[in-house]
Amino acid sequence: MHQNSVSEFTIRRLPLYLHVLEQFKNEGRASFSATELSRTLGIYHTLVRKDLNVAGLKGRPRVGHMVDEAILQLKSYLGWDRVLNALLIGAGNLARALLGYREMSLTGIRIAALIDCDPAKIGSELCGLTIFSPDDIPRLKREFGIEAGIITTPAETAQAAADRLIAAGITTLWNFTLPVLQTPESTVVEHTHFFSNMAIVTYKHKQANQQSMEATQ
Amino acid sequence: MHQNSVSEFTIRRLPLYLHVLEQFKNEGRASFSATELSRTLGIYHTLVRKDLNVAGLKGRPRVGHMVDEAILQLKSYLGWDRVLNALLIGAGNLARALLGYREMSLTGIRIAALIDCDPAKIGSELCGLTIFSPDDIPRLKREFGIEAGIITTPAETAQAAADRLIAAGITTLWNFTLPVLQTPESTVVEHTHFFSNMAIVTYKHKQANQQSMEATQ
DNA sequence: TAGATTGTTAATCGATTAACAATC
DNA sequence: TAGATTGTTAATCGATTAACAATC
Repeated sequence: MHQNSVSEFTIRRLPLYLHVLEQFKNEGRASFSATELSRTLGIYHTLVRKDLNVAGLKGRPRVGHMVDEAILQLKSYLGWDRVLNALLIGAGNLARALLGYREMSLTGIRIAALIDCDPAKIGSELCGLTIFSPDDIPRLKREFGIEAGIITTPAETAQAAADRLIAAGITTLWNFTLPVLQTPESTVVEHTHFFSNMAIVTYKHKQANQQSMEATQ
Repeated sequence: MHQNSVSEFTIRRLPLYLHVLEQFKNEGRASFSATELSRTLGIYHTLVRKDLNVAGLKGRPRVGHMVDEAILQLKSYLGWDRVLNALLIGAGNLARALLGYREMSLTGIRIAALIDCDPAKIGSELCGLTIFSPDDIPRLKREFGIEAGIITTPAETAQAAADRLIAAGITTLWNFTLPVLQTPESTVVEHTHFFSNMAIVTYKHKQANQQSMEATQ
C-alpha cells in the first residue's frame, strides 16, 4: 500500500461511480461493465477501468463486474465502511445544511459535536446537537473520538479555528471558508471553496454570452 | 478573445489571488509582486505570472503590479464587475446557507428568486425572499432578468429541476446535488459535489493513519 | 548602473486517450 | 469457437516547473 501515487482526480471520480452503481442496484441489476459506466458518466472507458483497478476492483472478461461487490469494494477503498467522527466549528447556516445532508451518512462522516465562539450560541442547540465553546475541543475530542474537523466559520475566525483544532491533535480538516489556511505539513486539508465555483460560473457564462453575441453579429 | 484555451485551473486560482490582494489592500499596500503572491499561496511563481497574464494583467519589471488595478482587472476578467441574477431551486438549508453567504456579493451573483416544488413552502419566505412554484420560472426569468440557475434540491428532483430551468432558457447552472445531470451541449454546468470532497477527506485520513500506523510498527 | 522583477520559451511531469493483447 | 469485455502498454496532450531573456 505504499502507492502514494494514486491521483486525487481518481479519488474524486470514485463517488461518481458509486452513485451510478447504487442506481444500478436499485434497478435490480447484478452486473455492469466499465463501458456502461463510461457512457453514463461521459468519462473515457479506459480511464474508468484504470480507476476501478486502482480501487482494487477485478472484472472478468465478457462478464464485467458485480454490482454489490463493486459497491462494497469502492466504499472500503474510500474508507466509507467505517465511521469518522467529526467536530464542526462555526454553527451557522452552512452547518445546518451539512447536518441536514442525508447523503453524508454514506461516507461515514458523522458530525458528532458543534463548536462556536459566539457566547450567545454556546449552550443552545442546532439540529439536536448542543453547541460548545472552543475551549471544549480537547474534551470533546476524547469523549467522541473525534478524528476530523469541519470549518464553517466566517473567514475572519477560520485560521483561529484551524489552529485550535490542530492544537487539539485533529489532523484532518475540511474547510469551507478562507482560501488559505496555514497548517503543518502533516495536516490533511480539503477545501470546498464556493469562490472558485462561482468564478467558473461567471467566467463561463460571460464567455458563452460573448460567443453568442459574436455569432449573431 | 477567441482563446477558448484558458484553463479551468487558471480560472479557479484567480479568486485566490483576488483574496490575497484584498488583504494587501486592507493593509494599505499599493503594489505587489507575483513572487509575494506565489509565496503566500504556495503556488509556483511562474504559474502565478502566467495566470495574471492570462487575466490581462501587465506588471512592470522592478515594480510589480498595482493592487487596486489588479483587483479591478481580475474582477472584470471573471465577470465579477456586473450583476448576474440567479434563480435558486430547492429552498432548503443549503439555500439558506447560500443566501447568508456574505462573500457572494463580491462575485456579482445575486439570488433574485427562490423556487420549490413543495406546495407547503410555496408562498412562504426564506431569508426575505418569497418561494415560488416551478411553474413561475418563465415569468420570474423575464421579470428579474435571470441568467443562471442554482440547484439545491434533493437528488431525486435535481434532473427535473435542471430540465425546467433549461426549458425556460436558462443556460448557466450551478449544481449542488446529483453527480450527473443530462444537459444540452450548450449549457454551462458547474458542479459543487460534497461527495468528491468527502471522498478526499476520508481517503486521505485513512492513508495518513495507515502510514502513521506502519511507521510505529 | 545593477538588480529586482517581469514575461517568454523550453523541459518535465502526469493525466487522459489510443492501441493492443489477454481472457472467459 | 467468436466476440465481448477486461486490463496493460504506448502515445498524446496539457499543466506545471525550470531556465532564460527582457526591462525599468
